[in-house]
Amino acid sequence: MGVSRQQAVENRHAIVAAAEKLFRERGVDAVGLAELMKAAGFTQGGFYNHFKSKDALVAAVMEKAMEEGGEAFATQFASSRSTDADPVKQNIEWYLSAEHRENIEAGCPLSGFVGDARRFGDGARGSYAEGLAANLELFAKVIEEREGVSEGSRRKAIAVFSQMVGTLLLSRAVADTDPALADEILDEGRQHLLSTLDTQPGTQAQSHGRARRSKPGRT
Amino acid sequence: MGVSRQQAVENRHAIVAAAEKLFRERGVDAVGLAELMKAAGFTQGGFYNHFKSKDALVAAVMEKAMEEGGEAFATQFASSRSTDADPVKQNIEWYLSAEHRENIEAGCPLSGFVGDARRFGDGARGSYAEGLAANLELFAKVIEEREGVSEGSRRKAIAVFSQMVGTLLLSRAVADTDPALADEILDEGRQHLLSTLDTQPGTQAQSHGRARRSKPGRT
DNA sequence: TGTACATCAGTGAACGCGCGTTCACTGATGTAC
DNA sequence: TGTACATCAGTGAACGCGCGTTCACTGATGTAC
Repeated sequence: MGVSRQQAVENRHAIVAAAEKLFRERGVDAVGLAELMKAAGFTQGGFYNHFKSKDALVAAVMEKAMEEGGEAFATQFASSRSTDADPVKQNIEWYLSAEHRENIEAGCPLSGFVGDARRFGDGARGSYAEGLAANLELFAKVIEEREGVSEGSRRKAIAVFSQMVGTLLLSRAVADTDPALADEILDEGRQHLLSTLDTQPGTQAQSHGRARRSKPGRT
Repeated sequence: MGVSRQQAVENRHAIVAAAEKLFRERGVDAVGLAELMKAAGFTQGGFYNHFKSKDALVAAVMEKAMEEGGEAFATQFASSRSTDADPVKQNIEWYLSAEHRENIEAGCPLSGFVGDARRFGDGARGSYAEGLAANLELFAKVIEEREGVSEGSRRKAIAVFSQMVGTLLLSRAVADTDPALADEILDEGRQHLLSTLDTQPGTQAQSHGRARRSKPGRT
């Protein structure tokens, strides 16, 4: 109906945003394009002005989700640096909180799509893998700064993040059916992870922020 | 076309088995009943002689998967007891092996369906939650026997199993797209988990089987 | 043990429906002069 | 700056297709006598 170039770009974003929300809640296969376009405020015919197929939309959704997820992650670490808090612990507390468990729509996409990623098309699968690789790199760097050693930081990043993902997913999977078990998994998982961080190998100088005041050199 | 009662029961099992395989590979929504019945060796019309709806089939699949998963788990622990091996370590080695990652069809259903469980109907969701609860109880008991203390065994079971699930899922999610990363996640996760078992709190007597020769008392 | 009949798993066509995708059309936006 | 025209995002109906489900029918199995 005659729409400015800028408006068209915004509309495309609205479609991707609506799709991300619906895909995360109900799965890609369970969401039809008509419903999706209606949720974004349009009629279904307009879809193909923006994407050449549903699969292309899925790829766009994953790209956006991974980009924003990475930004949110980086922002959180940057802010905890200025507040003198332990960035890793802070991240775990948020990741394994009831809020994050409930907030599937906007939560960590690496958890949200981990079960579906295998079945996506090439584009979306690629975005997922890149997002995971980037996340592990960033996480390893933060751990390295926290502990003052590079030795084993990547392995620790992999182990800690895997446990965060597993805990969140198991808790989510039973949240509706067995809320007590879901809470137990989330709480025990979080506590175990936090206490492990204090008692684990590495330089292990009970670092808690202090050591990070002056920026450590990159390796 | 005229089939004995026993044959009918076997046919029902064939349908459930075919469904489990297809559902795990491609997701419930992506598998149609016609395809499914054909895979089981029948025509689509016969489906409703066995199940009142697709949802009822999903529930039956989950019930079977959880039952068999639990049995396999228990069997593995029982056999490792007689071979004097560390049952927990043995379990981790299998769980985080390339074979298990590739074998989605018959692998651990708690990992295989963790992303979909939320979206299943009541019956299937219930089976999943019960299966998870039973698994954590069994796992905690094995850890308790292994370490000779009940203190913290459940928390450890939750933490270790969560990490196993998270590691397997992340590795699977990128196995096709970034095999090197997938292997790294699997290998580092496994090594970290195994070494953590040696250096963690608890009675911590470098147990390795020996201590478990005489059955410890139950609390 | 043999015969007559009811049962019910399996067949395959058909149902309505919503899916992803295509299409002709509209009309404000953006461009050329 | 004003006019004429091309562009293209959005509309809504339509396409073929496969979905979950229903149905009338078949015929060996299982039961009653």
